[in-house]
Amino acid sequence: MTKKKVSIDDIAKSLGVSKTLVSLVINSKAEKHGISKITQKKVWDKVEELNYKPNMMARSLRLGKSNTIGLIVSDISNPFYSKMARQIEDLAQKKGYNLIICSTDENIEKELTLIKMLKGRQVDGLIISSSQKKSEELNALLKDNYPSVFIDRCIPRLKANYVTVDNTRGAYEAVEHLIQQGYDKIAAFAISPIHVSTINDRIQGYLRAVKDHEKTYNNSLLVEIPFNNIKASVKKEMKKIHDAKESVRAIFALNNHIAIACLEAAQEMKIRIPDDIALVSFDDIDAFRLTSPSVTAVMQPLDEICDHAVKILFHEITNKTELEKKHIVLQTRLVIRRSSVL
Amino acid sequence: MTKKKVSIDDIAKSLGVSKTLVSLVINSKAEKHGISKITQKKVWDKVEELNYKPNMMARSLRLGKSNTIGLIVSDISNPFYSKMARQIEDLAQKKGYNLIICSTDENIEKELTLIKMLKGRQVDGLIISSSQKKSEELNALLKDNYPSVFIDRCIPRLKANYVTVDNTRGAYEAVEHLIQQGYDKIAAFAISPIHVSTINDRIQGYLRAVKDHEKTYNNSLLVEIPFNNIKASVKKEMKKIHDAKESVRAIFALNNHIAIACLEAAQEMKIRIPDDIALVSFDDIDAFRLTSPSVTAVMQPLDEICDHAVKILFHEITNKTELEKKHIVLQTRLVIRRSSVL
DNA sequence: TCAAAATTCTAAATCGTTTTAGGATTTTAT
DNA sequence: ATAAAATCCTAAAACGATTTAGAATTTTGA
Repeated sequence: MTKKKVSIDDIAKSLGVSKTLVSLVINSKAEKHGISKITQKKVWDKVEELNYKPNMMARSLRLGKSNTIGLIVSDISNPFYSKMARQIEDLAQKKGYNLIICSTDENIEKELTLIKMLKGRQVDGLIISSSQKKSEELNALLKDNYPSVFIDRCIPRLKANYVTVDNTRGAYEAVEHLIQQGYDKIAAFAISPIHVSTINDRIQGYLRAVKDHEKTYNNSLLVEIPFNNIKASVKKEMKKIHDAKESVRAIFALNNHIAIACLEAAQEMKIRIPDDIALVSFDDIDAFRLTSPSVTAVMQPLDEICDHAVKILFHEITNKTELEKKHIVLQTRLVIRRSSVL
Repeated sequence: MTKKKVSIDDIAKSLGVSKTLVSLVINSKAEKHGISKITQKKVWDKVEELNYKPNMMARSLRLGKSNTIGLIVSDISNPFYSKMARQIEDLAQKKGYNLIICSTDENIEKELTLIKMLKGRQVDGLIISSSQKKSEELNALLKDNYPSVFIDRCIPRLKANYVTVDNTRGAYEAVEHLIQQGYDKIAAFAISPIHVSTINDRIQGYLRAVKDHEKTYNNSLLVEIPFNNIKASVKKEMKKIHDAKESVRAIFALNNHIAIACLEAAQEMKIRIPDDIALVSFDDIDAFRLTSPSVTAVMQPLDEICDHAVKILFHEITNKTELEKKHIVLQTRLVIRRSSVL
């Protein structure tokens, strides 16, 4: 910046009044303090003239709040999280808050570093989709009752606010749908790390559905796809299934990345979905509407998730006393896009 | 927060030294100022013990820089921009910067308000995909040589740093591709507001390609789809084309939203792409790989765009003197996904 | 032995706000 | 006329860091 910024002092000096006066006027506390209308106008005119904009850093320092909230997710370019970010952005905006967005790449250490960094930046609250396995470090970082809401995923033994969906039930319904379509052996493609609560719960849902309906199950039906090599692994697994000419004719993809990889692999190997192999995905994303035939998916109520998360967060931010932790569990909805035919 | 935060003063007091000393140690300026190793260790130990983290607001105020950059786009949930955001986030992270992301919804006023807000927050620089029609307000806002880079779109008569792609040529190649496939009458679906430079340039490219190859053209071939009613409008236009049984058998969608709407409409109306109507899109997004048959699209070199933008921005941030404005124009690449058949 | 040099540390100003605790001055009431 | 009340305004501290300019002490050198 070449030009010197104009401060409250400049306004005060050039008007021959105190900065207290200027501050009061600017913050609409003039009436309360009996500042005359005439002086008020003078201040506003000068503010206009010099194009004064308060320095939010200084204000934040003084007030001890930054009007910023931090959003930590595994990858902001994942449509599930970018949609979420947008929703949260809008809600925060309404309250005069801005969003600092950070991606962790599922890296536990990076996540912890980011939380520390955001705390150092004095963000007023945190919304986190965490990849942690244990709760120790998080507990240590948040023990000072730092306003925070955990979203999407649960961490074992972490006492915190949560907004999640009923992953077990969502998965159950998805698998049940396949069963009702007549599929018997259903493969589940989980993404590693499977310690993540969402994935684990979905696996439970899958297992329960298979068991309840007395469908065959063996270990080879549940495969774990490594996070860093999704595409190749999925292709390999699909090929296995396709070549085996076994009765496995349906795949339950445990998140959108896996489902996308399935679609790609199918395309490359000329496997027709759902004619050759049926596919149901957890997480609904725009692309699944567009693929033809489009993909049936478990939809998470994104707007509701964000509403709750933001509401809880702001409640904590405003009431600085220790509040009881909340855990909101929302229901998913199975979006059936095409009745799969055997 | 229940607990009082620990400040540099707490460290100093509990150690019986000055805060200058503590500050110097913490900022690795101890050697330069001849602080003894013993004292340094004492400071670090106490920092550890009290779990001291510097208050970045205070530091920023003093230093006059926030280590934050603002990213303004029309909608962060648009995959084009969320991918971009992720890329910029990573590059910024490496330099110790964080990202505040804001969506404008193509709203001119909102964009200006956001810029003011971000300046008030003392962000060190701005990366903007702007929706402005005129340059006046932007010029006023940035006249103090505020570090900024305009990305994706150009604003008439705005003297600023730009990183864009050659939209005209990209569009030309896309349309040429359709022509080479044997299509004669090619419709172009533009999204309003068409004053946006990207859209306008793409229209020029379309027109030139049609003209160069002496294909028929009339006004009805270029249709403007209103931003706030994409889906219905696209459906209507596609129906027109389909019903008319005219020779219009190809659509050039001028951005990803339009292309997505085309796919949806086609699906609903059982129009086969590309057998009934061929489709080429500007902007390549993941979904286009997955649709079957997948969609040919003009790909923008996202990584390169971000690299340049961030590089230019940091150059401006570090060299506070008035620098010559740069305009980087990158080339697009036509990703041919399936040879359209007549 | 004593001034100069080296070593190790610190007081205070500063960044730009908000807020507390009152200080002047004028008006009102008796 | 004067105390009380009302009106309008301000000085200074505080938020938590960095940095300038120099102070206090010890060491060195002749």
